[in-house]
Amino acid sequence: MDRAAGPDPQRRVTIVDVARHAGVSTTAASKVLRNAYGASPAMRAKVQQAIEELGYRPYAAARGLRGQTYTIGVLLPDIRNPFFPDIIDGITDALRDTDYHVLLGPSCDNEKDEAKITDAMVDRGMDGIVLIAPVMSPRRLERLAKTIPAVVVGRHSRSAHFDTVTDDDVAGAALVVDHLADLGHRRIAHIEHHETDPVHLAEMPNAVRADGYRKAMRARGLAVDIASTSYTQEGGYLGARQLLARPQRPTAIFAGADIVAMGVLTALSEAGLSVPGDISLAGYDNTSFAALGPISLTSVDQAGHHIGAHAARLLQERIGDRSRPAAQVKLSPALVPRRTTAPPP
Amino acid sequence: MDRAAGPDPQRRVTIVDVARHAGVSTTAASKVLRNAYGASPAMRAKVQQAIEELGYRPYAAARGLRGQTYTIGVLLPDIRNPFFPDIIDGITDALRDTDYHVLLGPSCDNEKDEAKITDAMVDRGMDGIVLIAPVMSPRRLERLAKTIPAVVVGRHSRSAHFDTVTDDDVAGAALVVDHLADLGHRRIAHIEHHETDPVHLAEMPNAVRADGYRKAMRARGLAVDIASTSYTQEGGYLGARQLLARPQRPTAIFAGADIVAMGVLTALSEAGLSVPGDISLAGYDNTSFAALGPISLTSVDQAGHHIGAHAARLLQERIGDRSRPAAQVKLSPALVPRRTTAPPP
DNA sequence: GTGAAAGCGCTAACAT
DNA sequence: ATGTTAGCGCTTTCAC
Repeated sequence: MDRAAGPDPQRRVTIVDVARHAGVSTTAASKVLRNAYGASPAMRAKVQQAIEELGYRPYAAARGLRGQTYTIGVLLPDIRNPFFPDIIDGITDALRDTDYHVLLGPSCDNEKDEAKITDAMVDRGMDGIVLIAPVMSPRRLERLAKTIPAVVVGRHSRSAHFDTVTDDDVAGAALVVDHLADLGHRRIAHIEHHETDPVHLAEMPNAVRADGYRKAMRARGLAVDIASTSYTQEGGYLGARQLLARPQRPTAIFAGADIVAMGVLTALSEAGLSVPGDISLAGYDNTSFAALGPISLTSVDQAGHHIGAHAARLLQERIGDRSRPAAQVKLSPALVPRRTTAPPP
Repeated sequence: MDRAAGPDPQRRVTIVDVARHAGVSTTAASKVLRNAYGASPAMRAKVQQAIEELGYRPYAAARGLRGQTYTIGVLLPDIRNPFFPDIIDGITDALRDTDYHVLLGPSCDNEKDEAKITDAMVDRGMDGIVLIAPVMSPRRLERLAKTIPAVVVGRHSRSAHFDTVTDDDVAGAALVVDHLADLGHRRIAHIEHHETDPVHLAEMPNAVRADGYRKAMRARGLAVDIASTSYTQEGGYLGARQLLARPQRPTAIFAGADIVAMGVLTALSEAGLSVPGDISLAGYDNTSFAALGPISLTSVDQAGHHIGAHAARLLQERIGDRSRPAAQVKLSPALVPRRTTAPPP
């Protein structure tokens, strides 16, 4: 490999160059770099100056072989879902004044891709990873967390080896059901992300949300009506079509995510139905699109930025002390009523 | 550092383990890993088997020190812009059956963050990077491309050291202007991403698009009317408010990106104006949100997936031969008329 | 407080 | 075709 082209036109500045330039040992330079114990202020200054003058940047790939790479990986299930950027912003903002850099894996909607990406992150010596709603088995999740400091976001699991940050999805679903029921709706349908895996049914946010919907409906004595598709625009479209074909049409639809609601809007518009005149619609996540004037979607705010910030903080702590007891942070959602929900016709 | 906790409970399997297990040298194992020349089929088989049995995965961080890391970095300006996922999908799909992995940098909307992220990618020994609409100076861009194989997407620059993939933004803007003018509009306004840097004015896709708008308007003998904000939802909102405050209101707005058009919709809705009854609206990028039923935004399709696929292919070629002559791929946009454009009132 | 030297996992010369 | 050996740039014992 030649990182520099040609014989030696612009060889990378190394820690050896810095040490020589500062007239100290490489050990000393290394210590200054890492703010490690055992370097006098005088030496610190000399080395800092050499770094400045030479424009030195440590080669993270090499650091990784012995120490840290100062890299945090973030695994996200779907880059198209406008909720995830909120979380990512929270993570990067929390890490802004640290030495860590954030790199994102590309979307992965299945267990195999997820495994590939997490493996790739481990193989690249990342110091820690944030897993947003991962679908891997608990066994694999546990094993991964033993290999690399990890924080799991969204998924309601619990382990001694990783921290979790979740939103109270049961409460969030209840907020929506109660809101719609209070408006007078009785036929409130839900569009969920289809799950069959028993672990997912217990742990994934979408499943817990659906469960919250069921509980809230029963508490009100209302009949449950669910369309099982996926948390995508397409899934919302298909789910709405299913619901509209029912002998008894719902008067309100609770979409499990804003992006699902977007697809629902397309289906309703195609069917010539007005919102909320003919049918009410609520989403979940309170993404920036929900606030759009012509959409103005009633939604549930999960405070993605906070979620991300918590995750970053926990991960830093875990990197600092891997045997630290695991923490579970649970945040409370809030309803944001907008113009897509109104009393039934 | 201890990648494994405790004394030695699950030390990572290394190439030495593989070699020993297969009864060959590490060189041999390395050759098999890289499909390099000089390994007999028999040895290949032995090593492959050892890899399987031991569950070996090469440690990319270590490979990077001598050879490649098999990592491609993607720099993107805004993770919220729904156009970029199309490009990213194109890149990952093109790289699916290779040994390369894709990692994305977090959003960066300014030169400083961009520098940090590209530096981080170089420092992590990435084999190549795809830069989506980077804002750095030509000097820096040139220097970066000499350091690491790079493909620039969207930006209309030209260099001997990097390849480019662009869309014909002048033609795209003309498509919109012609479409609106043919419908009978004469006061067609444009919302652009504000630029002052002369280099950006010449090279950035948004500026070229604005230029195309100007040219097309002049060719039709129409008066140019531009609101200068940014390519965000917020920018669209503010831009529309500016345009609505004009003594002579436009009858049509050409937003430089779909995400801008989303903000415009909010402003129009607030002003009690109907689309396209009172005012027509067109976007750019043909994102999935443009197709949404209640939005149904006329837009320009840039074929993001193709753009990404081209970029990935060019980058692979450049990684293979860094002194290969630079290529410029220019794709042609297509108008996708929908329900937000109609004859003026 | 400071530095010499070993070595992380891998690849690339250079033998053979 | 195969193996031996010397590093890549950094951190980390372990001396002093």
